[in-house]
Amino acid sequence: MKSDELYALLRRRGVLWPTAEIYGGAQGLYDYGPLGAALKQRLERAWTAWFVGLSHDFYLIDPAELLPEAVVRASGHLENFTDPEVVCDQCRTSFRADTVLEKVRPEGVDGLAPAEIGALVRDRGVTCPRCGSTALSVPRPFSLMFGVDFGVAGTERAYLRPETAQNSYLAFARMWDVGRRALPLGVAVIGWVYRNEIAPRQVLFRMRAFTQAELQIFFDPAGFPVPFDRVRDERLPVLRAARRESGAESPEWVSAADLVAAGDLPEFYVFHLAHTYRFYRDVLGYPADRIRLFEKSERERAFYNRIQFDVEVHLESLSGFKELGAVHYRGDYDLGRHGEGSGKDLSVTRPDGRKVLPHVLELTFGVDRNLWALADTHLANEGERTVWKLPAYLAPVTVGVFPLIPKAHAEAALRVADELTAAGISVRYDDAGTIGKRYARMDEAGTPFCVTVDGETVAEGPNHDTVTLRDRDSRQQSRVGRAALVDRLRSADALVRPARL
RNA sequence: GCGGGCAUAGUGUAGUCUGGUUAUCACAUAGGCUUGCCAAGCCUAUAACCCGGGUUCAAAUCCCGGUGCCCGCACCA
Repeated sequence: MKSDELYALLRRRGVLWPTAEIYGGAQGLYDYGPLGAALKQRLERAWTAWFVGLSHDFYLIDPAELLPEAVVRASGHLENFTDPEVVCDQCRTSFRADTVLEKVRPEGVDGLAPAEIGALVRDRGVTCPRCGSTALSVPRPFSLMFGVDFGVAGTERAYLRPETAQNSYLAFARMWDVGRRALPLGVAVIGWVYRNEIAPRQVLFRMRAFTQAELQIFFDPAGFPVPFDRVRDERLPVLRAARRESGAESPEWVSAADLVAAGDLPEFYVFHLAHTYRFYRDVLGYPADRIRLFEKSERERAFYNRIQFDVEVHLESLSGFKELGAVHYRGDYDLGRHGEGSGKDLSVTRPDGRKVLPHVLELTFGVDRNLWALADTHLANEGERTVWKLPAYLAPVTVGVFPLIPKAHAEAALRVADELTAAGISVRYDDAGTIGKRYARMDEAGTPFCVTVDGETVAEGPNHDTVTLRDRDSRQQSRVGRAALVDRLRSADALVRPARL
């Protein structure tokens, strides 16, 4: 489906829509409706089970979204996550450096250091575009972070977090004790992050407010033991940086064992890469031939990342492979920076007496992007029918309950709906229109099962208290006793969980 | 941020060039009749010219500004 068509369907069904839509929307901001909110919650639940569930020493925390300025200074965001900005001291208006300089330097300021831009502003007699003054400041970085006044005096600054990872690093010292001094130690955060993107695009793919799920695993650089046998023979669709240089775009299938044998990727990294790949293929159900593990070259990745593979999935709506998550080996950069910034030594003492600054393996997951990708890859037009073939444990609604003839069966059907709801199952009752339309609505919303109450349910006889249970993908119906429904639906709702490390 | 394109009911659209009736049609939605296990039929109803300004006797239509979306470039720590 094309992007426009998919977005229209998602809006119509109440999955998501632009924030402040009645005011014309706000660039890069979207709200989730009932189906979207439920799907997002269940996606997060599946992610948590798969990644945080990997070890008894992995924990999910829920930290604040505002970070004090000192944090983003230490992390490097204040300095690097920026565009250059020039302020006029006369009229206090700020401008982008390339705007002020466009007369003397029409080619723009990309690649120039702030000091070089400052020299241009000073030496070429550049004036303020608004008031004509020459009292222009040296260029300061314009933050792509949202800064806010903090405290009543208004003199302190805080920032909406641009990534959740920083919260995990900040929590490390506390979690070291809470987690009873175990390494590897995992600290996961799921939550909103905020970036003042220059050009939000492609709906859920570049937003100004979005949700990340990130697991930071702190480990002893002297050794990160993993049960490598579990993934040894898993063949992974990798696109290595070296191969890409010779023009390759499609992945080659390489076993985890062979990846390690190549020499430059440690076992612990490949293990987690394989575990991540299995999540996309087996839990989220992306077709294996649409997934690729895209290695970023030294030039492409952030300087502190020692190894980086992006998980990409080919999306028809955006006509290409799109990054949905990544596995970063960040070394000791983060704890080192926050150790310096805070003045607290974040190194820890191991049982054998060694003092080590833990390294970080970061597993990131773009919740919104995956929600879109699940719509792109699992939503199919089959003739007249549109079916969202979500795995049952991700579907926003697990079961639709209908009376075959509303006038005759509504009471009994409502009773079934209430029973299932009370059992903790996500239920949607519908008695509007023909039975075919009700099935169709549920198909489009991804609901895996429909229960219909009919004459046999309410009449005395062999089928008393039985209902029809209809399967979304096959459209097959079977007669099921009312009492057995809860178990049937609960088992479909069960999550795929990994073996512990 | 730059360049190009687009904007009419919930969705898809006709009308815009060449200003002039009550803004077209389909689907969807709601109610009714009928039917009773896969989007059937009939009747009825709700529902739109992105926002602001200008030109004109008259603007969905022409002009200006804004906003949003799409495509490329740049950006994506």
